[in-house]
Amino acid sequence: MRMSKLFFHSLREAPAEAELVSHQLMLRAGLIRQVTSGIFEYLPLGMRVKHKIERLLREEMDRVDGQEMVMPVALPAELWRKSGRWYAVGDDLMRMKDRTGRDMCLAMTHEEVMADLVARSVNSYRHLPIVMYQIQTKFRDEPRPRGGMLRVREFTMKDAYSFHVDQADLDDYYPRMYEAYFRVFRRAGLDVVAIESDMGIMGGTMAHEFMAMSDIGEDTIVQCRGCTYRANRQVASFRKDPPPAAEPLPMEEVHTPGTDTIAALADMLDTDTAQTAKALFLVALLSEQDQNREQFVFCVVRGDMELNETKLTNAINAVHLRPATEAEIRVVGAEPGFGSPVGVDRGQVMVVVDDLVCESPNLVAGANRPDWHYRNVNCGRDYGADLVTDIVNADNGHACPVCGGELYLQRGVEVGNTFKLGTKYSESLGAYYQDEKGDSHPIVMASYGIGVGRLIACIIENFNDEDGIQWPLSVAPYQVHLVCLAPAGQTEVWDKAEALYGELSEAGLEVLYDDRQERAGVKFNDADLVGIPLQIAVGRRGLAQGKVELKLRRSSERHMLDADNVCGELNPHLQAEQAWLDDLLALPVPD
RNA sequence: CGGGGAGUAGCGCAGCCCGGUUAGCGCACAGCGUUUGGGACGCUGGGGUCGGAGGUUCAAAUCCUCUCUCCCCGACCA
Repeated sequence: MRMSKLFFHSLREAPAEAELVSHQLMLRAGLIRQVTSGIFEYLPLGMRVKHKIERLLREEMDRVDGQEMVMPVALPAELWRKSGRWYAVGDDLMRMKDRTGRDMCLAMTHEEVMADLVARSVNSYRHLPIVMYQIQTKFRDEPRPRGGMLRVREFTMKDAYSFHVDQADLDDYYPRMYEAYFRVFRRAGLDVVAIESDMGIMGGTMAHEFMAMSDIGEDTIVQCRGCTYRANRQVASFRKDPPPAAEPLPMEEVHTPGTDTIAALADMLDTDTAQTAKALFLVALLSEQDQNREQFVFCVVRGDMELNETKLTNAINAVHLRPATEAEIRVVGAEPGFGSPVGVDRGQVMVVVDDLVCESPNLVAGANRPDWHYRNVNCGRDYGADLVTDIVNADNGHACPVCGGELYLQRGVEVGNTFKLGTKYSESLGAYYQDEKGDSHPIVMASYGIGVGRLIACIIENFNDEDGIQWPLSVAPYQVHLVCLAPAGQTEVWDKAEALYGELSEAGLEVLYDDRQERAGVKFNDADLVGIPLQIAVGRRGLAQGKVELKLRRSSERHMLDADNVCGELNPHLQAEQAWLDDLLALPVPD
């Protein structure tokens, strides 16, 4: 490609709205442009990168028996009503009506349509298993898009779906897809970790998230220093070490003016926050099975712990949680800031207590009247619970649930996920098959997603320096950036550059040829910004020695190549660029 | 939805507090000339509903009201 013809306008300064390096570089290098919040255009260079990633995805999906197809973006509400997600999903689902007034939506994922397709076409065990995938546009009306391509509303996703006769067959297949995911990310230059995760609104029995570890990530990953345990903080458990058992002491009231925080309370009573119980008031929207009613939830966690809303949501089978208002809190007989499970109206509230609280004797808890607390409150004796379970966050320094080692927190970007869905969608959309005996069973289903734009952003976050992007060869928009340094009059240099452009292209290389009438500095800077791995500079100075200059973008190494054998001498460097990706790919796939 | 910040030329910004000719600067863009291996220089030029709508005033980018958009933190996140 000749740069003189390329739709390309580099920016010397990044637009003010871009904070993340990846976002700034994508804009400055002319890969993308934002149209409105969370909605982007891919410009020609960005499109090349996108195609490279899509090619990787196709190759790896095909390797695990995936068959490519494509589903529509605009879908009838009917399918989403059948699965229940028309109601379960909130405003993230972009809803609209067609001209006849029929409810429609833009697909945010395709479990329903896929299950519907299979329901209509597959009816025998002989047809299973099936794996299908697509690389297609998703729309999710995010409340807050952020970080450039990190969280957007419209995006390209590779989503794959597999269908099996039973759980065992899925369990058998799943590791193949899991490995394919590692291969995709590693071939793109990214090392990732796979972690246990929450199922969220997908439903199902088990899920993994593939995380690119990075401080810009929106997810928190809990990892063990001693073993391989890792999980999303939303679901991470930890070993809770209860304090020594003690004889329950008589409960007594204590005057604690102004102590409406745990820290102030522990301070005044000269005790540890671990000796206190914290009350939290939430209102849960319960699931459809529970008639979508609102339920006041009274949570008790130890003062040194944080409530984990995902765990709580799952524990009580809620659709949504919100903080209770002061008025709601008073109605059930509690006092904001001095709330206590002792004496609340059990008829109106659901009391959920973290299991550690029940094993911690003689805690300080609120007295449900301003400026007063109780000492020596004991779960079971002084108040009852509707549910006792783990509802708190794992934190730095907690003990690993597997080996007891020290846990630590790190941020990560979710670049992919896999869900064992079970039969939720098969049953609701009628995807059943007949076995050898003629008995009917719901098809066991799984889905697997990778966000293309987010992956590109992660790659750039990982591979950049102060001058620009440093693409891994596998996903670079072009392999070679040929730069002609000559001013207009130097025909012998131009002739050589033109000849080289032909030769390199002829040799099957993807060449971006800077034939613009620009000064050398501009071309060098644009080349560094765009970040193609191999830069070849053709100029009078080198040609006088019969040489052209090769610069490796990642290492900044320079080599003089024989101008008459550029292809030959370039080859080892190309192979070296590929080699480190191969090394990454060769690493064992973690469990 | 809560908190914070910002909208002035394609990009980066100044001007606003304290209202007053044709709204400025750098980069980018066009023409001419000189330059030509790490973001050149000179001259000339084009490009603006000052986010929008109301209002105050002799006069509004500037003051007031409403509103839209974008960014950041939080909530949310299939």
